Amino acid sequence: MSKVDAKSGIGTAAAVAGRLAAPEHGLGRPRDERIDTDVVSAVLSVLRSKGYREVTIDGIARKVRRARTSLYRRWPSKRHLVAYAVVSEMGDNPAADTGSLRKDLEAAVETLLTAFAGPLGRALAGLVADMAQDSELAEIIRNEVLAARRKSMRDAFIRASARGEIKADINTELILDMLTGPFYYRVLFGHAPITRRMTQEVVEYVLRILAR
Amino acid sequence: MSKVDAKSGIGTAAAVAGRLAAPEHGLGRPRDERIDTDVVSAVLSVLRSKGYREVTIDGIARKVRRARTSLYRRWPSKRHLVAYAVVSEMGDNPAADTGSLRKDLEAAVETLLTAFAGPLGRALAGLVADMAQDSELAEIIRNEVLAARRKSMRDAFIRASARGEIKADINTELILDMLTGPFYYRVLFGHAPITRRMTQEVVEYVLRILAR
DNA sequence: ACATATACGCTACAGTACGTCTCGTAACAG
DNA sequence: CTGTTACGAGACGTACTGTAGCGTATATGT
Repeated sequence: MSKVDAKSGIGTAAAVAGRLAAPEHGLGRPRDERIDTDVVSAVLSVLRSKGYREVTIDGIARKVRRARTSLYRRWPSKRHLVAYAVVSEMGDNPAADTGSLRKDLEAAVETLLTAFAGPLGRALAGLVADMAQDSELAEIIRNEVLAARRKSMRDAFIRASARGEIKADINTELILDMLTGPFYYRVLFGHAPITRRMTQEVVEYVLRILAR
Repeated sequence: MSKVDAKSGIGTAAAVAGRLAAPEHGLGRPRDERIDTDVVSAVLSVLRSKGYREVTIDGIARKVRRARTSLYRRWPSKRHLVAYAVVSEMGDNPAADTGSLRKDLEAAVETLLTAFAGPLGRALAGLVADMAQDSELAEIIRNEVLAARRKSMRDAFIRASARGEIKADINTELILDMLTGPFYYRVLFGHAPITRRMTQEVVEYVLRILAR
């Protein structure tokens, strides 16, 4: 399987989520950008309505009335295509800084509530399965989707710590997992719903752990 | 350990993990039990070494030198076969009752540590993907794998509550998710390792939440 | 012994999706 | 006009799925 981008110095935009690079300048016929955008929104639409497994290269190509080969020119496989679509929509998330740890965390965690209500909610299980199969893809998702979210919460802890609000000697990474793990756990296994009340309670519980 | 038998009171044996029923009494040639056990251990072996996606009905049949049709006589699909294999191995877990909430929880959580080091660790992602696709399968996994684990922890909370050790007014289900969610989260996304130290810290943090 | 009933192995089949390849044609730069 | 690349269309080989039919093997019941 081909790598991501021949010249990914440090994650260039083209390298993100495994999209194949188009040649640098216009030499020869340029790529039709509408194909990219149409495909991505078709993927998101199918993800939202029917779920990961219903996304097929063939089906998407028919839906946007393009040749299958045009998709393979851009993404080496279905995994990469879906990853690209998801990353495109998730992008970055607002790193709230309200001065209150509680509010910062609540804001961060609520982005999970809304994200899981969208295409990502239905895509996640399939995506996770492909991540287990393709370490390159796993790296992309961790870096492009998870890392930004984790960083904004980590920063909130650092600010609170600087204000002297919380205990020292805390395993921040583990706290992050306890804060957000329950959401992933529930959305993937479906044993309990994800509610706004849940976001508040999780934050409340985490604050108790951190209280000095 | 295996809840596979022909005589489980509620929910017929056939329903458990989706194995197809053999006719009740020996009328005609009996099924060769070795096929069942060989197949299950072959599935677990492949899960452990190569992961979920490498498990195929065809491949397993070749590996145990049996006809594919013999597998289809027992399990309607790969999903059901894998679910059956996993449930057979996971079975029930020891519901510790040491008199100490901390020890009970540590014991319960450590079963996750070991479980995720085995075939389930590599199977989980694929299993989750199929659960998203097949609600019947999802029900089986939730009931046969998750429910028992959750119950034993829930019981530990109830005992501690009766001893007056912990706060009232606690959302037990959410606490369960905060206790175990981080393990699922890490094993599925691979952003951090699962260690014994982690099990102790998670329990420690949960106890802080519950402290009165 | 014989009939009945089921399991087994084998082969064939239709279906789906994947990813690769090759063409002729279209669109741009110099 | 030439070179270069993208597009659309189709064929191809591979892999696995799940179903069906058939002859053979192995049990039970009388």
